[in-house]
Amino acid sequence: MVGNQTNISPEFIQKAARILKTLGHPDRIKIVEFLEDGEKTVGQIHRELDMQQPIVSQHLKVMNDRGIVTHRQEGTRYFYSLANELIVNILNCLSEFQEKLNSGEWNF
Amino acid sequence: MVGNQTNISPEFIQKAARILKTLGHPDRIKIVEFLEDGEKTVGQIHRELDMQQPIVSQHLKVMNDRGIVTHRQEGTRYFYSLANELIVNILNCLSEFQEKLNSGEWNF
DNA sequence: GTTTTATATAGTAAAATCACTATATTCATC
DNA sequence: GATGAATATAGTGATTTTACTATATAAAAC
Repeated sequence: MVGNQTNISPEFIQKAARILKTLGHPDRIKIVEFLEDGEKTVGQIHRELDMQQPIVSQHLKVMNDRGIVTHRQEGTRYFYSLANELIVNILNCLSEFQEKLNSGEWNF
Repeated sequence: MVGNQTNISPEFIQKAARILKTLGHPDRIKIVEFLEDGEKTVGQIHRELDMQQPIVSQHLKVMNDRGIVTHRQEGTRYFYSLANELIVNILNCLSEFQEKLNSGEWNF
């Protein structure tokens, strides 16, 4: 058992970077967090998160292209949901981090 | 126990986004992964990861400004190390993800 | 078939990031 | 104090993001 534990493969680093970079936007974090609750329509996100509709569609398109969300269409409505649980894991990491921040254990 | 589990605070979302976005670069992921092994000088990163020295310094500066790494100086050498374990957690999330990718459980 | 509703797409200017080259700074050594 | 090594900083085009406005599309309702 020599070397480090994570040891991410070179090919994967490209994909990982893309995912992290994509998640690195406040609106998109909010959307992903909202989607943890279950699938939502564009309109729900637009109204409940108070973002302009084209912005929401744009973010969803980017996240869809990069495998973060998927969607199904029903009539004129598009239901978006998280594509996999990796995303939730990352947010959970951040939540943990927030707790440590709040408790004063770390500071930024 | 109503609502979702993570529930990240609005103020924190800005910081989280910044961290994720900063980590969302292949070179920086490589550097962070390398630093998991312990503190390294700029020259070590430069040579062992085969990146140009100013590029390395630039990435380290950005990550330093955003609380991802810290450094100490010893003579003309600068030793950089990870600022906290959140970063490792996130990489571990990605490693897990990679395994699921490799096993064919998910696809991107 | 006209109007509404829901969503996507196009276009665009401003801002941020990126990769690279050149140079400055700082410490150590002779 | 001159030289070399290690690292930081400056400057710069090219590319990517971002936020926004306007418009297109497609299904629903009347």
